[in-house]
Parts: sequence; structure tokens; C-alpha cells
Amino acid sequence: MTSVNALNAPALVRTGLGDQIRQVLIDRITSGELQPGERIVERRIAAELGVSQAPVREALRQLEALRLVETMPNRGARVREFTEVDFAEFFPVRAGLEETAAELAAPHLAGRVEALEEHIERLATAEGPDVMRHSIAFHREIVDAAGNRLLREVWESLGIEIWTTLSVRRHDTELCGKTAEHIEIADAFRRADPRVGRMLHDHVMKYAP
Amino acid sequence: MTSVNALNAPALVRTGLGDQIRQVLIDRITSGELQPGERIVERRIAAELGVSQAPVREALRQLEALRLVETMPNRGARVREFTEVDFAEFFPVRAGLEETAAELAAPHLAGRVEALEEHIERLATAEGPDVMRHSIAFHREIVDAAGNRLLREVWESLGIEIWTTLSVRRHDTELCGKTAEHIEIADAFRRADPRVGRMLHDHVMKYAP
DNA sequence: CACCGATCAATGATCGATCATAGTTCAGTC
DNA sequence: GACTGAACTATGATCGATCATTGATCGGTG
Repeated sequence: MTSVNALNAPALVRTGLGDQIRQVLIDRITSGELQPGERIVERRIAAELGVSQAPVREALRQLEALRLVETMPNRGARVREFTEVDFAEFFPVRAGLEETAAELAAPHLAGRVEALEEHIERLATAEGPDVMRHSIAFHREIVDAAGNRLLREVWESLGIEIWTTLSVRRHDTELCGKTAEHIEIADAFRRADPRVGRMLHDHVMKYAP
Repeated sequence: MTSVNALNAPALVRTGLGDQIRQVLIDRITSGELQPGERIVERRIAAELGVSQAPVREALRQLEALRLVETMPNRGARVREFTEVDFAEFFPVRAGLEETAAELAAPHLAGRVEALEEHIERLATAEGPDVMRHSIAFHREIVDAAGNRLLREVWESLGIEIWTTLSVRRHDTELCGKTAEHIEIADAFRRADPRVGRMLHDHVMKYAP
């Protein structure tokens, strides 16, 4: 171990092969290198990345959970065809979860919206793909503030970042007005407005196609 | 293939080892044969069931998704300790999802509550563990009626049956009054009462500890 | 004795090989 | 030509073995 590692060690990743392969495949899918409908052959990916079949299978399971690939028993995985129905179904579920989150978070956030406002500020100066990332960070802050770990896990398991990004990209969703709504929502939390849950719900639905 | 199979073939299971192993482990956990906190060693289960490590790992992944076991990287899986926090977190998420489901299902169910009433009837004559099964079937009917496959998947992924059963068992939750509420809810759907979402939400929360 | 580092056993993570299934090809039959 | 079914191929599912990490054990040192 070098002295460099000894000094700034905590940044180490030490993630298993499965997780790394998952990320590779996510990148290939979102970049379009892997086209919708295209088969993903376990052994082909394994050979290509110089690993064995096992971690590739594991990665595919994770991608299936994110609904980026679909698998049929004994027939393998293929990149999912993202239909309009998929996007139409995504936002009501996300919106419902965040409405629940807002209701649970409201007591914790009343008068303490500094964290939310920080995200709003960062969002204001962001550009490119950072806009989406910071926007989602605002929503994640609320889900975290709900203090319900299961809710947070379920919310993340939707693949919020990926699916929202895919939808916005495909539908050219307008994002400019969203900052104003974030300010409104933070305000509603500050004054403990009981309508904040529905506000957040409706805000999320504005991303919907 | 025998003529018997040729006649009533569709009932064939043909499920992979992973799924079968998952069911074995679920039974052992819910029956208490595997105690909370107990380690689940992949190779031990594999040897015991006469299979290899791979399908056992797969089963453990599924159990992790159901939050019946917890795993640490490189440290294996153990039966989860079901804390009061776990149960307290479960019901708000389930209730929120079903509230969303009710709102989406309302237009489809207005005036067409036969399916719901069928479940109510079956529930009325049920006994023992069937009570919980039929009660959940009523809720599942609503989630299905929402017509949102993602919502249905997320709802099922919570492990509704198992977690609800575990909670009711541990807290001696009273189930008698629930049928009356099911009737009320079906009625609210029939007359397209806009409060049905909140009604279902509150109904689910009555199962909470 | 408290602390350290080497050694070891247990076992998760990964590998390479084999088994089993689904789809394809193609000769044979009508 | 359309249909049938036996090879054949591709590949997911599963296996047995190996690699690598973790936590335990134990002797040495201050």
C-alpha cells in the first residue's frame, strides 16, 4: 500500500464485479450502444469484459430490477423496448411515493428547509446533465427526510434518475419552470402547508409525457 | 409424456431451482426453523438440498429483495431481525401505494365492483390462514384494477403477504372488523367516491402496529 | 496485560466446464 | 409446397473447483 492510499483511502470503491458490469451495461444502454430489443448474451459480455458468466448474470438481474432489460426463463435477456406505456406508468408511481414521502417528511422539515434550499441554489447554477442530477437530489432530500428507509429503498429501486432522464430526453420535457416549483414546495414545507404532499405529487406529474 | 400430462398439462410448474430454493427458505423463515439473526451459509444450504451454490445465491438475492435476509458484501446473508421499525415503515409505504392504486382504479371500478364483492364473499367464509390470503386478494384486485403494471410490480415487491402476515402474527392484530371496511370501500368505488383513495389508505394503516 | 502481526479456517465471489432447453436446419413424407 | 420430426446450434442454468476476503486464533512484544 502506497502512502498516497494511506492518506486518502476512504474513497476506495472495492465494489464487486457484478456492480461494475452493471454500470458498464447501463452506460451502453443509455448511450444507445445497446439498442432496445437487442439481445444481451451472458457469455459474450463475459468474454468481452474478461470475466466469467456469473457476475454478468448478477448484473443482468440488477438491470432487470431496474426494468432496463427483460428476461425470459431459459431465453436470456434483451434490452427493453421503452414504450410510451412504460413512461406513462412510471410517473404516477413516483408521484405517489413522493406524496407519501412529503406527508411523512412534513413534520421534520417544518421550519428547517435549509437543505432543500441548498439544492435549489445548486440547481440554479447547474448546466447540462447536472440539471437533472440536482433536480433529483432535491426530491431525494425530501424522500430522505421522510425517515422511512423502506420508502427510500422503494423509491430508489424505481431507477428514478435513469427513467426520468430517459423520459425527459425522449419527450423534450421542459425543465425551466421546475425551479420555481421547487421554491414553492420548499416554502410549503417551511410553513407546514398540509397541501405539500399533493403539490409534490402534481409537480412530479408535470414531468410525465 | 403420459396421456395424463397431455390432458391437463398447463398446470406444470417448470420453475428453476432458484425459485424452488427461495420457497424452501421462505418456509423455513416464516416457520421459525431459521431464526432471526441466523446465518445462511450458501454451501450449507446447497449441500443440504443437493444443489450447487449458484441457485442458492440466486434465491438469497430474491430473499434480500423481499427484505427477509440481509447481506453484507463478502460476509454472507443472515435472517433479518424483524424490528418494530421495519413493521412501522412497511405500512405507510403499502398504504401510499394502495392510495395511488385506488385513485387510478376508481374510473375503472365505478359501477363494476363485482370482482371486489366476490373477494368479500370468499373472505366471509374463510378461516385460518385463508383469511389473510383472501383479504390480500381484495387489495390485489384494486391494485390490478389500477391498470399500472409497474405499480403492481412495486406493490408485490414489498412482499405484501409475508410482511403483513408477520406483522399481524406478532402484534395480534384484530382482523374481524376488516370485512366491514372492505364493504365500505367497495361501495365507495361503486359510487365513485373521490375519498376512496384516502379510505383505502386509512384502512391499510389500521393493520399497522 | 493490552496491543500487534502472522497464520489459519470459513466462506463469499468468481471461474471454467457441463447439462438442459429453445430455436433452427433440413431431410423425409404426403 | 406444407408438415413432421430428428439432428444441430446457441445459450441459459447449473455444477464443481478455485480465488480472495474476512474474522478468529495465537504467539510475541512492550
